[in-house]
Amino acid sequence: MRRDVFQAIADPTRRAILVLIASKAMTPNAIAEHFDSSRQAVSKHLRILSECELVKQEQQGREIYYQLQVDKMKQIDKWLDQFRKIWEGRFNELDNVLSKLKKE
Amino acid sequence: MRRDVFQAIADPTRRAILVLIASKAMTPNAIAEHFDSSRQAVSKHLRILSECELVKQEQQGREIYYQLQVDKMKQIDKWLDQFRKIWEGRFNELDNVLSKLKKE
DNA sequence: TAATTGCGCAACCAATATGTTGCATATATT
DNA sequence: AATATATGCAACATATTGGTTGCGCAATTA
Repeated sequence: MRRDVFQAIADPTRRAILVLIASKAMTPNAIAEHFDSSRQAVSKHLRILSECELVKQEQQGREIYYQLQVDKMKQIDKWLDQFRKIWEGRFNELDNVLSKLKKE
Repeated sequence: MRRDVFQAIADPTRRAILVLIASKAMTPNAIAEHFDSSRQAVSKHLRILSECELVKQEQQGREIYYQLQVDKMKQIDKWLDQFRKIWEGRFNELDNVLSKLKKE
């Protein structure tokens, strides 16, 4: 299974989950209440988010709280950086970033 | 077919194409040479990128040059912004962004 | 201790994605 | 005009996805 951050945020439900738990940690049941999907479907999404370290779990009794783990999000930010330089018109820096591709 | 920017950048080949044509416009054949995939496979990726306006085409004789269209990339950047505020520790601004979710 | 609750996991299913092959069309070359 | 080249498009095969149902386990409650 493909499991990287880009693939993780491709799904709209997963993006919504990330936004939802950004403010506070939530259990799968609580999260599922915000969507049309079943708990199991949400649980699957959480597993994927967990596997690419966008969320972390914390067991509390029989409940498991899922919490946003923001750090891996920087990976997307970093990838975006090269394009950000284009739309900001900072072409000099772009040249550095893409220097490997400039051999023609 | 699902066609939004997030889904477009989920595929590693498509991300590579975007980086590749960032420095200069290229034809499908030229792009395909950089990958293991066939020209047709690349062509399909280009169509998807085209449909979410991440690339634009320019016909030149019988060749079609594909060029990066960076603007839609800002959509990702904007989505990322709410999380950027978290990792930058700017929680006040986060509160504004996520204010709808703070009713509990 | 028995029933209930919260959860993950495996099996299965339908829809979708990605890739291939073959073909049609338009332009360029001979 | 005939051939070669660049490309898109449709049909098809296979893998992956997102979802469901059913089960088992651990913790809570009665």
